[in-house]
Formats: sequence, structure tokens, C-alpha cells
Amino acid sequence: MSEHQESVTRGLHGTGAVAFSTRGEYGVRFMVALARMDHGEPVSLTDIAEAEDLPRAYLEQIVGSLRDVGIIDSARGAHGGYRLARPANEVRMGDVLRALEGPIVPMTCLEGDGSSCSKTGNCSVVQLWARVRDSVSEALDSFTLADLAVPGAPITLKQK
Amino acid sequence: MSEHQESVTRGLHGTGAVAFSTRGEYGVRFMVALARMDHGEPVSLTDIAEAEDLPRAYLEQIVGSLRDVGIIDSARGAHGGYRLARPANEVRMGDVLRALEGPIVPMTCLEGDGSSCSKTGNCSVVQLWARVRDSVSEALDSFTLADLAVPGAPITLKQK
DNA sequence: TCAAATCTGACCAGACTGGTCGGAATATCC
DNA sequence: GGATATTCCGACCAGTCTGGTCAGATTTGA
Repeated sequence: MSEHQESVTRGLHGTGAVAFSTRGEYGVRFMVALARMDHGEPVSLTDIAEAEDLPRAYLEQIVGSLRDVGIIDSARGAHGGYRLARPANEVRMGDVLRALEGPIVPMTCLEGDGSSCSKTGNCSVVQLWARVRDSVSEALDSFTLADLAVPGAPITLKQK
Repeated sequence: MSEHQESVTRGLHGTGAVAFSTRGEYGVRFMVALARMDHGEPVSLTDIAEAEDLPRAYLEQIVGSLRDVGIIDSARGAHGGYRLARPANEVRMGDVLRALEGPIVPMTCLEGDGSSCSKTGNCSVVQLWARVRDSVSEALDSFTLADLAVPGAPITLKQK
């Protein structure tokens, strides 16, 4: 029992670059499921894990980071579970994914204050990485949880 | 001797998501250096590795994939080395990075023909990943090697 | 007090990254 | 032809990270 879909093997080679890990995937699926199932009462992890066919114990870890940043609320004890901390249309997917996967940093020289590149000045390459980073952030933030949670609804993008 | 800059340790956690590996970084730096040093004669790997302070043996591997896709030409034997296969302003950075890192696929369900997502139909999440993928591609392809190789030159972006 | 849940930390196998090494093949120069 | 320069290629390796399990502590409702 408890045999969920074949386990996911991932890595930069095989799937390619710019990949999110299962944390991102599972976390997003959790959020979408929660948004659909949340009707006031907390929804238990077990229910969601079952509905989405995800490994419960592992999901626990993942969901922890969503709670830590205040995207969801948790209630312990019997009849406990998770709830959205704010309405789905106020949850930007960028926030969700940054919580799950860490900051979006395509190249180390962009980390932190950006001072770590030893070659700033004659290194125009930084601009390439910066542009990638900004594009990804924009793309993610152009979706809210509500866009994903409504099944079949046409996705309305904030086309700039 | 041959002690280059402290070795890079990378991984999804620590640097965050959507990260390129050293293959991408070193490969791009190689290309930029080559574009600057290429004046007709082939440039040897040793020269470039030294100039960019990169591990030569490892760079060999990386450069192989650039040659395989025809972005650079190689000449073996004495006075051999590498040359750009076409002018720098015709080399899109997207092509370089796809060669180095593999296809840009933020989530497994986008792989290949896109048929691998078991939940297509009610899974609007795919659209999120697709948008990220397209954004990254656009960002990368908005740069050519020439944009990066000219030091200090103002970067002219193809703003859409 | 019992059961339902979350929370937490230890632990683990396998894959992948980043890198080295040795040698074969090829081309130039003398 | 021989020495030398250089790419090419495959084997190998250590450390880190991913994806996941497990056991138990803690909190709360009934």
C-alpha cells in the first residue's frame, strides 16, 4: 500500500537546465489542491497527499516551508490541517516557488548583493544572467494561485 | 601550479532554483573569451583556460558539446585550437546554453512532446511551467555573443 | 485519556556535479 | 621520420544533493 506514482528522478542532465525540483512541483500541486479543497475547515495533509498521489512524509517537509513564510496556516491536533492564509487570487506563484525552491539565481555571481562576481566591470555576462532571472520572476508572478486552481478556466495572463 | 580560483560548489539549495551549472558558466565564459581572442588563427584551449582561469581538463569536456552542435570549429594538432564557426553577432546565447546545459525544461511534464503529464486537461499548472520556459528562452535569445564579447559596450537589448 | 494531526530531526540510497588522469589520434615543424 | 603541440575520448572518483523514509515528540479535539 501507499504506492504512489513511480518515483521521480531528476537532475540537470536528463531534464535540462533551469529545472525546478520536486519540491517545486509537489509544493505547487499541494497549493492547487489546497485551494480547491479549502472551504473554511483545515484540510489534512493525508487527504491532499492522497488526492494528489504524493508521498505524505516527504510532502510534510515541503509544506513546512510554505507555512514558515506565511503562505498557508496550519492547525495541529485532531481535525487540524492546512488552510490558505489569504485568498487564492492574492497568492503569487512567484512567492510560492521562492519559498519552495529558494531565490531564483541562475548564476552564482548574482547571489546576495551581487558583489561576488570577481570580474564585474568587464563582465557583461552578468547582464545575461540578470535578464534570465528577471524574466523568470516576471513569468512566475504573472500567475496567481487562483489562475491555476480553477480547473478548465481560461488563463488570463497579465500581458505586459 | 595550475591552481585556479576556488572550486565552485553548486546545487539547487544554497543557490536557489533555476540555476545553471558550471557547464553553462564556464562554457559561456569560454565563448566570450574565444570571441575576443579569435583573429583568424585557432585559439588553443590552454590559452583560454589560462586567460579565464578555468580547469583545462574539465573545460575540454564542456567545449566538446559546443563543437558537436557546430557553434565552434576545432583544428587538431600543433597550432590547432578553436574558432567561432560563425560571426559573434550570429550566435544566439540561447543556442550556446542549450548546447551546454540541455533543453530548457523547468518541469518534467514539459519534456519531449509534452505528453508525459498524466493530468493534462485538468492540469492548468502546465501553463505556468510553459510560460517560464518561454521566458527563459526569450531572455537568452535576446543576447548574441557579440553583445557579451565587446567589453564595456552598452548592451542593446531587443526590447519587444 | 485516546486518537488525529502536525512538527522535527535523523537517516539513507542513488544520482549528479565537478573534476582528474592517461592515453590515442592528428597535425605541424624541423 | 621524429619531436612536439593539441584536440579527442573514455574511465574514474569524491563530495554533495535529491528524494524519500522513519520514529517519535507535541498539540489539540472529543
